[in-house]
Amino acid sequence: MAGRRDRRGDRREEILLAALEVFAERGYTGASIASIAERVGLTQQGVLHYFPSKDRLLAEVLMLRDQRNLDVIMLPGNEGAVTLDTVAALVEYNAQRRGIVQSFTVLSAESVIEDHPAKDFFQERYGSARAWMAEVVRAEIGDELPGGVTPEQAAPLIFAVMDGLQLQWLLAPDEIDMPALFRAFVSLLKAGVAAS
Amino acid sequence: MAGRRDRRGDRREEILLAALEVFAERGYTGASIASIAERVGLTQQGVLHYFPSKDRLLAEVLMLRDQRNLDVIMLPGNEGAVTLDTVAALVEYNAQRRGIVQSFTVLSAESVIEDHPAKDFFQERYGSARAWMAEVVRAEIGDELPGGVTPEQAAPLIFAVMDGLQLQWLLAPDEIDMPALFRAFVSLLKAGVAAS
DNA sequence: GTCTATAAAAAGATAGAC
DNA sequence: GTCTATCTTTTTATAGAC
Repeated sequence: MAGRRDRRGDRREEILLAALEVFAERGYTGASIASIAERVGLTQQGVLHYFPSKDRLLAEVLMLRDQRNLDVIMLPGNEGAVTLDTVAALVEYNAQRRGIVQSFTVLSAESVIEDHPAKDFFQERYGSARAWMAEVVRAEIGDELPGGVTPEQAAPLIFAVMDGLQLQWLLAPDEIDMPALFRAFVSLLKAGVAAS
Repeated sequence: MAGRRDRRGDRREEILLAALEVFAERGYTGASIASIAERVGLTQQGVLHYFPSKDRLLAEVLMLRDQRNLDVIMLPGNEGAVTLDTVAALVEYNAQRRGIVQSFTVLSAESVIEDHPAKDFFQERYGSARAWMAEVVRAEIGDELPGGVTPEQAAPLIFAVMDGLQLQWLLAPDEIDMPALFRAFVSLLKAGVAAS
């Protein structure tokens, strides 16, 4: 049963995957429905049969991508017990999925422009992700991090490092060892623990 | 003499500033030459008289913005003696220049797509910036940072934090205290220094 | 230096045939 | 479910008048 759907669902998912690719390659603004359609052997109107507008297509692509990430975070049997090692594992996974990373980097940055259809999505996503990450940090390291940093400060920093490293890695994959650099950052967060 | 140029130079700079605004608001792909022209009271063709193509216009905008940043870094009389406090001051400055930050965030992320006209610019910019920043860290903190982190690792992390915080700040200015969070990160880098 | 005119291409979306 | 046809707008860029 798992992974199997009726033809209608397959077609939709096929289009969503193609859209993710094209958005990654050209951004949302630069992507055309026709170019997405071409990848799945349809015309522009064929795609518009499944998704009424480009905006709606983007919305569903973002939900798909988010679900994938949650799958990875929860996959290693860490039911409810996410640690910074789990997050590091996600970074490691991302380093092997350039397309996914690129789509996220391009779309999230693009979303800051006025009236962008993905703005609400990313605002909510980062807001809840920070709250969640602060608790992960607190549970693992405690209320006091090196240099007087709090878990509430560490949370946005963790996502900043992830996003910022992704950008540099996309521009220079051979120079940037994304997983190693993220682990280096984690060791900064934990440096005081061993000493105290 | 300073700040004064002939009419031709003024016109060009006027266009460049308008272009920076529009690129920030819509990204490069989403910006039209006509919308830039409108802001300076010209037609599309009037702008194309000064810049032969949209690509060239972008190239000059990026150089302008980079120069501004260098001005700020060098401004406080720190001739040759840049420290992490100087970098923190730049972050503080950026927190009052939303348009500049937004243009940089949108354009740098957009530049990772294939054949983007700003790709070379950002590749070179990050490459040299990392090398420079590694020396700043080494001069200020030394070869060993907390958690066994090296200056060569700290450098990309510093830019990752700057860029990543900018994205979160653009999406939620009221939730993200960019300067405070950057200083928190700097205190992570320096945490081992005071203790040793 | 700035304009009008114009080309030539591509975009999102709708209507309707099959 | 997918197509052709079509509309309407917008895009970059060129040619040439003034």
